[in-house]
Amino acid sequence: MDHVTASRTLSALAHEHRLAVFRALIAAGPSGLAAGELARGVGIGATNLSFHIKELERAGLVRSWRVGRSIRSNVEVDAVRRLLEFLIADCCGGKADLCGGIFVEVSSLCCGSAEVSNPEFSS
Amino acid sequence: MDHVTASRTLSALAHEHRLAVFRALIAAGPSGLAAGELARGVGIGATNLSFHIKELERAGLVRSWRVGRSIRSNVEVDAVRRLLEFLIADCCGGKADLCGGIFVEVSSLCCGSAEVSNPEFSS
DNA sequence: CCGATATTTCAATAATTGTTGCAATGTCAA
DNA sequence: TTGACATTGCAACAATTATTGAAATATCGG
Repeated sequence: MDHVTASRTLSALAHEHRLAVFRALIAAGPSGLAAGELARGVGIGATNLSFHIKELERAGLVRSWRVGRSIRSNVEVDAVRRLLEFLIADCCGGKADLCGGIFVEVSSLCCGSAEVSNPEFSS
Repeated sequence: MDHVTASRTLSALAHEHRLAVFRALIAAGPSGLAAGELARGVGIGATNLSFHIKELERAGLVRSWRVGRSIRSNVEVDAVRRLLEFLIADCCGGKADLCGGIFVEVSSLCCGSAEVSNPEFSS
């Protein structure tokens, strides 16, 4: 990840509503949440949520797909892993005597990015 | 960490120059870097750098102290750890069958926050 | 104390970002 | 096909954030 991408990705997260959306989606796991559920959960209007979801997608942090009348969204776990790796790269110049060990075990970050087909919503 | 603090902390990082400063400081480790070195490294003016360092301090990500004529700055490693923990809290609702394991081993993040007394610069 | 070096403060200006309501689009069930 | 529901696009407006130069503050060596 280059520094321009990283700062755009951080900008996407650096907003109270988008952060709330992101965390709700992280907690929801691969099956994600519908836009309506998110809007209600975060407490903002549908228009506003739509704008913020777009921002998260533009940053590559979130992916959306249609399920019936709803659009569900999901966290792109790989993008999060890359971001965290970039943030703390070369920590302490990589010197083992300053860094007590590998600081972040990001390779096994959260659950995989597996798609979930939810029969309850399938069209 | 609460969500307001987290989004402020992310805002501090979500800027190309501040991110460059942060990463340079992460790589520099506990002894940090002087403002002048940072300004030259990042390629911005002293005034501008001063502003951005203040932002990073305000967010609790960076700490500064005077050494002779210079002001050196350092990353507050604990703040970074808390931020990363907050970001991916409750991943997949904590369900082990979705999350392949503990996703981020943040407790041993980077080097400690040990102060470094550099005799070369001591007053 | 004086001149040189390092950094910060202030004030003005420029640029970006967030919010809202309304109309438009797409999907479903009857 | 129609009416209801879910989401998005647009446009206007409000608010925040970034950059710059010049002057001020603090430290050091002589």
